[in-house]
Amino acid sequence: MKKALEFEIHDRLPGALARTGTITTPHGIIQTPAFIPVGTKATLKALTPEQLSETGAQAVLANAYHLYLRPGHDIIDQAGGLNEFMHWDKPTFTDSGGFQVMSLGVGFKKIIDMDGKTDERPLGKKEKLAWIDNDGVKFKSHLDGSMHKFTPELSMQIQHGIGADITFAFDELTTLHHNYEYQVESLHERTHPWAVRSLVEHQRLNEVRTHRPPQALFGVVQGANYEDLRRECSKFLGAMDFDGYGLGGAFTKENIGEITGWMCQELPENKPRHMLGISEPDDIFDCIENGADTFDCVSPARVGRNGALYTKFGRVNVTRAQYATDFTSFDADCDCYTCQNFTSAYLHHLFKSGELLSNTLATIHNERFIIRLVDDIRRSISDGTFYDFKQVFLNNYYSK
RNA sequence: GCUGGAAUCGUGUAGUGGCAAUCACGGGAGACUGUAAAUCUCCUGCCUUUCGGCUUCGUAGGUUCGAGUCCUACUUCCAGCA
Repeated sequence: MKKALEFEIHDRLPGALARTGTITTPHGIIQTPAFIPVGTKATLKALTPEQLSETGAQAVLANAYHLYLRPGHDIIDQAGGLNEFMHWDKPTFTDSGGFQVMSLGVGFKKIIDMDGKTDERPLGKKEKLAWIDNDGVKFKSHLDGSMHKFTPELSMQIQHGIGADITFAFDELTTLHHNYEYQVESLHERTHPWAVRSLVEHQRLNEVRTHRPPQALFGVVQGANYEDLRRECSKFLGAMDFDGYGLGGAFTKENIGEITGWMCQELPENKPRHMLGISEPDDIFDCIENGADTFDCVSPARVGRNGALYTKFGRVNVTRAQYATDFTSFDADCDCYTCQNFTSAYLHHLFKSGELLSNTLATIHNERFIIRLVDDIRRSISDGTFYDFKQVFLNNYYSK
């Protein structure tokens, strides 16, 4: 059978786990390290595929849970698959719906705990919508309240119906607020067995669905911030026939790089590793240095829609009153469409007026900013300037 | 000119005799990491670091233990009629 994915390593960072490489999929290649924007519902909110492509995006990641509920994976299948459906000709990923086990169930605010405090504030959600057992997860649809059950098998069937190049095993994303005993139970009774079941079903579907290009499956490593669990999970999944690995779950921000290292030391070197849901610049540097190849995150798009734009001196809210009469480019150094053609005062006005273009322009800038950052990191690994670049960038970014 | 109605925070409003300031908008600030998010949180009369203190319901009087609320006059605005 034709390979679903090939991964080639080019350059390495001496004394660290960072590497550059190329992921080859049926819909094209991804130069790694790379940032993959998230288009949950088969669209990156506020952007056309052409606009997204102009930001330098090499791929896009959609979500099985959302597309299962609406429009339904069968409809995307009928449409010819995700690429055809959303008019995107580059590589695609789908998340398994595992994130929703957490976000609809526990719903704690912080997947990454900034300071280790046990802040158990729910995310403004009144009602628990997901219940876990060892077979799968029952969901109450956030759209209409109807009950659904996700299993590893169904998640793979959905992801094959959607037809992304790279899919993820169905996992349980625990939070840092779960205790060690729960983390062990989650790993042994759910994430590990679910990985096995996901892989079996995935391989079956790849053989049955010969009319479509073969899809790749990444196992997802969990274990929160426990070294023994991270290493154990990495070894367990690393021994299996996955095409790559998702680095998932909860991290303590201060040692996210160290945790990434625990996993990447155990995972097979010749397979790509995707860091799930991370895009803060310091986290990206730490994770790449410790072996992560690709990233996805909603943050650039979401914070952009909410008026926060990235600059090399940190994230700032363009809704601030000071920008009302700032007739300069928001970031003169930025090569994005927004910064090349509009002033801060105009962006400020669009947000204050609630104009839809605010979302588009802010999203373009933020996606471009993070994509360019990771592209620059990739070049810095190749030409040996990684540590200099990291120091200069982070000193500026966190100087305020 | 006559008749009726109205006047409360920057704006529109709630408050019909018992500690004025509800809600919305506007304004200010912040948050956002595998998207229940074009969302959410806080502040928004004055003074005070805090605790707390003080001021205000168009103007001037009156009734009342007590008035944004009832009465009188005035001012302004709105509607209708001339």
